[in-house]
Amino acid sequence: MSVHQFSHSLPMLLYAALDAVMPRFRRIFKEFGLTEQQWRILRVLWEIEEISHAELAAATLISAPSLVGILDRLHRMGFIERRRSAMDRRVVYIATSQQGRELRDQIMPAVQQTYFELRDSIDDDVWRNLLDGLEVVASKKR
Amino acid sequence: MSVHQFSHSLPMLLYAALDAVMPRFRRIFKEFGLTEQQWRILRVLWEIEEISHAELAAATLISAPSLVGILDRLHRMGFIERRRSAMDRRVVYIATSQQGRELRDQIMPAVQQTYFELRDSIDDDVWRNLLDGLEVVASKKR
DNA sequence: AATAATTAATTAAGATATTAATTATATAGA
DNA sequence: TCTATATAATTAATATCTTAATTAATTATT
Repeated sequence: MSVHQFSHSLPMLLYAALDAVMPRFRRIFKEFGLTEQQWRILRVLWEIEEISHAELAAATLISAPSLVGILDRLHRMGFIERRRSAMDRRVVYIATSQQGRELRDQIMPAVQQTYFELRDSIDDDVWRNLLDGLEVVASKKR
Repeated sequence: MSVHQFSHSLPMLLYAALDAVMPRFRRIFKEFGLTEQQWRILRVLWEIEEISHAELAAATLISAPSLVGILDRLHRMGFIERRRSAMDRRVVYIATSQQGRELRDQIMPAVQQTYFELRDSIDDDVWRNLLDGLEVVASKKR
């Protein structure tokens, strides 16, 4: 059993990996006036027509309480629309606006290119094993 | 080239992995009145005698600006000591206090047990490949 | 020595995270 | 129907993150 340093623990390595890769993406988000969390939400809305807070929280890994404020700001910016469900009046559905869809065409190419460059800089086997391992860990959620 | 969903992108899988494992640790930290970041700092101070803000930021992956407030609170709680360097008066050294060292003996067993349980629930090869991959990604920092 | 860069820590401003509590609505069961 | 329970979103309080700017001290240059 390997006795390792704190810096080589799973949590710290996860943070270190994020710390290494996210700044290059945040630079792009910032060019378009978005925060990382705002982008995560739009990224999901571009794939799914309409989605409740609870589903959006699960898809973005942003907690429901955090979601409220972020959605407020996205709404003020004109990127999303809100609609209360008629079936269940506790539920609020979120969807992207026309302006939000236009933003997608502007920002996606830069993000995809940066992602590809990152992917390309890592050995295929390493990449596949890494993602497989992350899925295993993610599945330990309880 | 695998075209995958947003939820299977490297960043989201990193967040998902943290989301899966950190709550069980935070529950322990909370029992002892600590936040995750406060724990990270103490965890480092228990290994290193005395350390500057800059070094502590690097070791904990907590930005220097964030560090200031967290150290304020840890100091108010009596867990750390601060000392300004005589060699270079811009530098502030941080060290754990007696009370901080006593906390270590209380909290470490529970944290280590939880870590071992997690480690033990994952296949050896998967674990090794995952950590190797994370190191590769972390090394991409620029 | 005097001035110009650098560096370490800190402050500032706005956004987000975490946990607990609250509000409004819906549903199950007596 | 009435009540107890459960659920979805929201609010509240405190802590932290991110980026930029500032302050104080050091180092490099002329």
